[in-house]
Amino acid sequence: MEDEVDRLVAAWRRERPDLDVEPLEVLSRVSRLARHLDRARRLAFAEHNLEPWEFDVLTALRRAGTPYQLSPGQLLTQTLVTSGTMTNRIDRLAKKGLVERLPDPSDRRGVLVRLTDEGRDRADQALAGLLDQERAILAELSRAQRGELAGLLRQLTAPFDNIPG
Amino acid sequence: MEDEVDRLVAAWRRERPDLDVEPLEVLSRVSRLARHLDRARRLAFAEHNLEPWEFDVLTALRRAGTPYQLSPGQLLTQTLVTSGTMTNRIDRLAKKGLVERLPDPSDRRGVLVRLTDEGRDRADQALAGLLDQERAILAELSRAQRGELAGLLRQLTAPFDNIPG
DNA sequence: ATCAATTTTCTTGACGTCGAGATATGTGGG
DNA sequence: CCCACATATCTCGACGTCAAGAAAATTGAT
Repeated sequence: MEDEVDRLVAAWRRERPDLDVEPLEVLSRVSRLARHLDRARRLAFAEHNLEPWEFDVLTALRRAGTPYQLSPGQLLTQTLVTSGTMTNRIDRLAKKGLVERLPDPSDRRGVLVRLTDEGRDRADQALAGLLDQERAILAELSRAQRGELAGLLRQLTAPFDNIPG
Repeated sequence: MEDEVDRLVAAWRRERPDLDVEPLEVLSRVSRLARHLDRARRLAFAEHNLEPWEFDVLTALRRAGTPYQLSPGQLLTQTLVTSGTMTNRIDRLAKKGLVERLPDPSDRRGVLVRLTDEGRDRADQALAGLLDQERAILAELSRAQRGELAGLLRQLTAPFDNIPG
């Protein structure tokens, strides 16, 4: 089955036959697939009245385990957004009653963000919904193919994740 | 080599041992890699004084071939943005002299966006730079692995690209 | 011809993010 | 002690995107 990147690559080969556009075969597919996934995620979360950014913050706290609390700084590094953005997100989540701000007992500059019971439940429900949807998307591939794909992708992500970048 | 998704999956398995989180092994890597690629692209384009969104529009026109012109509607479907966004982008590119708006001779509602000579040169230079950078990222993989990865990704993107989504 | 439905592009207002800087607290050398 | 520097979080203004809808032209059925 042909996809949009096949058409894109064919167009470049026609217009710029002097260039080697093979890298696009992999990386343009990664970018486009991510874009499609964003839209699909937005739909899946809408059933739980959550925005993708809310899910990202709530699940970061959920993964931390009891007592489900992290500093804003830790949330920054996990979600790859800037501090201004995170302040705004915490404000809105707190207003919805999904998280609460607590003073950090060991550092008076600091704050701890803790998941409320409702926040934890919402995160758990949304995760289950997301996984169902992702399974449907991945049904195109056999289990062995999924494993292979995960391994190849890991080789590309590891340098970004391990070198300070 | 371990990556951030390995850590993320391990955390979920600890916190939610009841859930099958295998889908994340593939799709979280796709999303995270796309995010890293966005940052890398931004850096590569900065050397040519282009923003990623400018590149997207200019190269869509470039790929169309002479006379390098498309309607705003055609640009929408290629770049996956909304019409308000595209109007804004065309305005700014026109102000920079990289594209120009022409009336569509066959439909008086319509407009054609045409690449200027400078726009074409800038697009060509930026593409060469992008490909260099992408080749460096993909150097982690052998040619055979890149082909395999491209094929597996195509199976996932094809349904999105071919079913009206 | 006429009119409703469709298509194409642009306008507008709300929203979320970023980046730079402000404020407050903590840390270590002299 | 004191001061410079580092760290943690928040504030604020600019910017790009989106969604909804307005304006203008085309199409097709009657």
